[in-house]
Amino acid sequence: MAPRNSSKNLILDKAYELVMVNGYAGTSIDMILQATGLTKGAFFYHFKSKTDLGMELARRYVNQDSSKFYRIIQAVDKQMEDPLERNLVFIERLAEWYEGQTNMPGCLFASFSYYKVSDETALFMKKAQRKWRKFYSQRYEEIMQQYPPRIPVRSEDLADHFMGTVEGGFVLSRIYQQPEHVAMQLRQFKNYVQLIFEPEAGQAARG
Amino acid sequence: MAPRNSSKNLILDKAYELVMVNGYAGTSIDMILQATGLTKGAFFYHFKSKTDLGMELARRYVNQDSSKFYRIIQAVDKQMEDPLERNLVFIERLAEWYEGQTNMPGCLFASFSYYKVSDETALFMKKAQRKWRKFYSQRYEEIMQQYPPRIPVRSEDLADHFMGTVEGGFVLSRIYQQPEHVAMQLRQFKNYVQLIFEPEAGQAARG
DNA sequence: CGGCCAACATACTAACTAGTTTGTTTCTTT
DNA sequence: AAAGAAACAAACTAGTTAGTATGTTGGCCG
Repeated sequence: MAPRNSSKNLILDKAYELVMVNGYAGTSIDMILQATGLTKGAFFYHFKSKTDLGMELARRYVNQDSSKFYRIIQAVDKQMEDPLERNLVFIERLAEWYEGQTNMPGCLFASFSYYKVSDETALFMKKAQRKWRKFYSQRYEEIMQQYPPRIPVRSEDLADHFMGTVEGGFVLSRIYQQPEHVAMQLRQFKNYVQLIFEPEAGQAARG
Repeated sequence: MAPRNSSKNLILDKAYELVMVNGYAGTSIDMILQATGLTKGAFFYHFKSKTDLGMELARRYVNQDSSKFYRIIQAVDKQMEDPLERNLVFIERLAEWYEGQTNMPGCLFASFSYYKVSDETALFMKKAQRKWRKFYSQRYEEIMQQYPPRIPVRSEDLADHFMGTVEGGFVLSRIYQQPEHVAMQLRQFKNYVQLIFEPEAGQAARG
């Protein structure tokens, strides 16, 4: 791994920012170099091609993005034991985190999914997504063992629906040009989880 | 409006297909011309610029895409009266429609949202999205008047969450490279609507 | 039948694209 | 101190990009 704030990481940082605004195809190498103050020689010393940059962006995104989510999860896990409460608080904390963000939210994978990336990158993304699904579905398995769901649901579908909700929130935020939609979408999903698992959910309103 | 199967519509058709695969920036005019068999003269006779093409693609997408959704809604509305049943069957029909599709699903607006489109196109998309939200939220207003929701929800948020779920389904489908995820996501949202509004929802499992 | 215009085709241009080649600096290692 | 390699800079290239300028065709209309 290159040392922190090396030229390579600088390129990756700026490239990521630019890609999140202009898309991968809409971001030229020259644009990245102008943003970093480097030249062609530096870029092609660290990356053998632009496709290679795309691949490394995806790789880094998995690490940094996962770590962000995991940090919230670990912080919540320390504070409470109950798997359902853990999940609900995690969703809430995540929503609050996105509310605190100023710049337009988005997902590199989603951006890449609307562009024809290399087969290698596409496969990498698919596998990473499957890994995330596995992680979250295990958490919902735990919940289901302790709390009988009101309706028949599969843990994998809940995991996918969680990630899909976040992705949908990103897209809505970008179309509406209002970042707060991610948090809104997350709270709808939180409602869904509560209605499925919480024993007392929605009982007050029904008298 | 240009007559059906005119050169202009042919360009729009092929351009749409290409953009859904390669993205807007990843789709050159030459690629479109090769797909249509036309030449530069034809393209710039009908479109004053590539940006203009983007704008017209967005315009046409609103019409064709809305009409697809509206057709399903109207068909369902003819068959039943109850607003909740209408909504649930609509979601199911939509899921079934996406299940019948072979090519990778996606949304032009989502694709554009991950690219820096012109201010005009961005504004147009925002307004169109707001219009859709208004339409769906009115439908949920109707439901709420007849069926007291189990939890406090706003009709606008439900409308957004519906569209967000579809958008999320598109992204997941593209990352997993499996079109069926759109239908899966839609059925999760259907569950959510049922749990909120259906009086008998989730009662069987609880005994 | 002559003119006119919509609907293209052909050939061009200037700028930009990813990528290469070669040269330079600085550090390390022996 | 010599040698090499890591980390770049500068200049170049071949292909592609959006866009233009000009030429051609067929059909309609008075």
